[in-house]
Formats: sequence, C-alpha cells, structure tokens
Amino acid sequence: MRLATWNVNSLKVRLPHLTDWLKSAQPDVVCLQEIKLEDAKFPRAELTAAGYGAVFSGQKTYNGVAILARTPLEDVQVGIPGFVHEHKRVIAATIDGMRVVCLYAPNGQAVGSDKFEYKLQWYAALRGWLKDELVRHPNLAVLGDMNVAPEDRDVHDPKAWEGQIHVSEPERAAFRSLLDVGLADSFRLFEQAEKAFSWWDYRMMAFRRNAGLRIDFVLLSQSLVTRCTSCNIDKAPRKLERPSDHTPVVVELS
DNA sequence: ATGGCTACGATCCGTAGA
Repeated sequence: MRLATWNVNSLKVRLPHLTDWLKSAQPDVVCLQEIKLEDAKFPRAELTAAGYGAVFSGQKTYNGVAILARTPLEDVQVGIPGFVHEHKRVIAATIDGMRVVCLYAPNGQAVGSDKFEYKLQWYAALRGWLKDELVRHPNLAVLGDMNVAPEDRDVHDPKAWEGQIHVSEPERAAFRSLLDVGLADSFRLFEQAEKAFSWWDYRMMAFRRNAGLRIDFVLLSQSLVTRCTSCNIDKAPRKLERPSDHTPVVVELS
C-alpha cells in the first residue's frame, strides 16, 4: 500500500500535475493540502476518471484539504473536535481499516505574532486529539504539511533560520509532542541523503540551490511502522513548469 | 539590500504563504 502527501498550492492550477503524478506514481491514498477551492468547485469528475474517490474540506482562496483513495473512504471527520475550524485544515477518513489524517498546519507568519500563537494552540489541540485517535485506531497514519522543520538537518541553512518561523523551539516542541503520543516520522526510519527537503521558496532560485526545508511528513503509529518499507520525497513534480512549491512525500506499507 | 515568486480576488495592488 502506497500513501502520499502533497501540498499542491491550488488544486485548480495543479490539477494537470496531480493527474499526471497519480498515473506515474500510482499511490493508493493521497492527502492534499492548500487546495484553495470551495467544495462546489472540487474536481471530483477528473479524479473519478483517474480512479480515485475523494473527501474534502475546502474554502475560497486559502487552506483546504482532501483525501484521495482508490478504495472507499469511510467515517469522514472534518476539523479537530472541540477546536473552532474556520480554517479548513483537517480531514480524516478510514480506508481499508487504516485511519488516515490529512493536515495543513498554520504557517505562523512570524515568531511572537498572533498567527504564531494560533499555530501553537492548533498544535496543542491536535496533539490531544491524535492521542485519543491512537487509542481508537492502532493503524493511524498522519500526513501533511506540518509547517515545522523539526531538526537542523531539515533546514538548508540552520544558522540563517535559527529562531525563525518554522524552526523556533516552541514550534519544534509542538512537533515533537506529536511523536511523544506515539507517532514516528517515517522519513527518519530509513537512511536518507543529506539535505533532503520537501519545500523550496519560489524566489531566489531556491530549488536550483536546494535551499529548502523539510516540512511535509508521513507520521505512523507503531503498528504501521512495522509495515513501513520506505519513505521518499519525489522531487520530479517540482521540476515541472508552474510547480507547487512543495513536493510529494511517499510511503510504502507492506 | 528583508527584496526576490506565486495564487487569489480584487483591480492594475494587497494579502498570504514559508
């Protein structure tokens, strides 16, 4: 079974990239972030033609998440229970007996800003919910754009980024709190090349310089860790014309 | 040199992203 996450930065613009990628990468489940469209404009027909069912929670202009799957998506939940979700950042569904959670974490803008505080509150609520989800669903996969680079090796220039948004200690502690409840960063279960990132700024030729961050993740519960045989970042879509600034992260489960 | 792209919805610039 192949699971993937991809922040597409507008599903409307990236739909051709996505359908091409589904054909070549052949994932069974795909979590999408920043689809940036209202539910009424979700391209259901195109994805059905590609062989995927979908559940989604969208809004105009900003945010929006979706889960695509080749098999039925059941027990769909939108948002974190008890947390006001005026931003569409969370959707979960059960697929083949596995609970799949798709996340788009708040950006946070700048350390100390109101948006930063919101990001930390969102993470605290998320941690509490995932702790309960792990009890209910031993087979739990949490995929998405977490907007945190958890360690210095996930940052192209740790000195330049020190203390900045995405790498500040409160954000890293928030990310680690997800691991503490019983999830593993699947990417680090395996030997990986140095300077492996999942996002590069559109500016400053950042992709060409590999000036990126690793902020997109597939987190797995212990029972799924034992089935995980690989985790890879697929840089190919970032080389296309008009790419998303993020690339897919792909996990194989036996 | 704090900008530099990109997407969006509103116009022909502002907001947001990371």
